Amino acid sequence: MNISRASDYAIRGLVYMAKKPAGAVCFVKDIAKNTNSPASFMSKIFQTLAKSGLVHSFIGTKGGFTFNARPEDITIKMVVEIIDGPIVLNRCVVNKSSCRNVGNCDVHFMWLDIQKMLTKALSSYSIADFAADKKGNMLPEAVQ
Amino acid sequence: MNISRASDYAIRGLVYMAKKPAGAVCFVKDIAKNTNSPASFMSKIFQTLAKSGLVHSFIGTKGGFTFNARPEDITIKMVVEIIDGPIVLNRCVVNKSSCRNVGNCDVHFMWLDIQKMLTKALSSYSIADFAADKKGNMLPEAVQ
DNA sequence: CTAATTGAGATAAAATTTGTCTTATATTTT
DNA sequence: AAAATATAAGACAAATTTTATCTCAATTAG
Repeated sequence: MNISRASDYAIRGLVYMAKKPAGAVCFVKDIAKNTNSPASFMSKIFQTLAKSGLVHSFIGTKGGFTFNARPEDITIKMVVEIIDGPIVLNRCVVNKSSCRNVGNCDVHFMWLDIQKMLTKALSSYSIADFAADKKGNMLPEAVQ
Repeated sequence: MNISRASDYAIRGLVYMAKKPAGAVCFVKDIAKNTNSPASFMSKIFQTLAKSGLVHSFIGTKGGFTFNARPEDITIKMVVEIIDGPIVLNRCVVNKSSCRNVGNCDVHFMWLDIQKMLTKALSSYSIADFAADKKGNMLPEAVQ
């Protein structure tokens, strides 16, 4: 009943990126250092984010990552589901055949309801919401 | 981002018990059979429930388990936390020292908020809610 | 005493999470 | 054009958690 380290790193990494000027190319090494996460792990996480289309990757010297979507359009739910997979509170919610209780037991509907509430909450936050102090970091020396 | 099989089994097991007449002694074997769960696993789960004080165990022939609390007082949150441990959506929510962002980043408060919402929802359902068809099963032959 | 049942805990398989290391690729510099 | 460099990509692996199983001890009813 928690998000993974990987999702947490992904969110923090994207927030770090969102604090940079729009279009800035970010290196995994920097992202990892500034989010206190293992660089090689963060590298893999950003590969997944790139595959999903959320960010764009550039290979080679001076390569790195840029946003492929606006931070305000990237919800926490999107990030968590890209990294951890679909949010499914209980097996029976997603797979009706695995829930013998559909139709004669309320457990199914409880999990469905709570899951809806949870995903709605996760959808109500965007990466941009946590980069609000962006202006404060936009001083030339902070932009680098 | 899900409950464990063990928590699901525990809830279904307790609901099964709640459909029996109050005070009935239930065998793990029956509980497991009627919830489609591995008996030995269910046995361990009920040991944990007994240790928590939610149910009472009787050893020996004709032993088994009875409720130690009213089904309407046993919330889903209680069961999940007994089996899976405390609900903590993200590491930084529980352990302030592991969250470098407390005070200067909203991620901490997002997880705190969503966690509150989730635990509140889980607390709003009780085992009794899912044993509502109890009366329908109270026919003498169903009571056994 | 015997059979039935739980308690406790050792053991283990499977899956998932968390991470590292090597390789491939593109870019810059020479 | 070649070499050096910085990076992504992906194979590999360690650690942890989940999901069990199995054995043996304890207890009690008949």
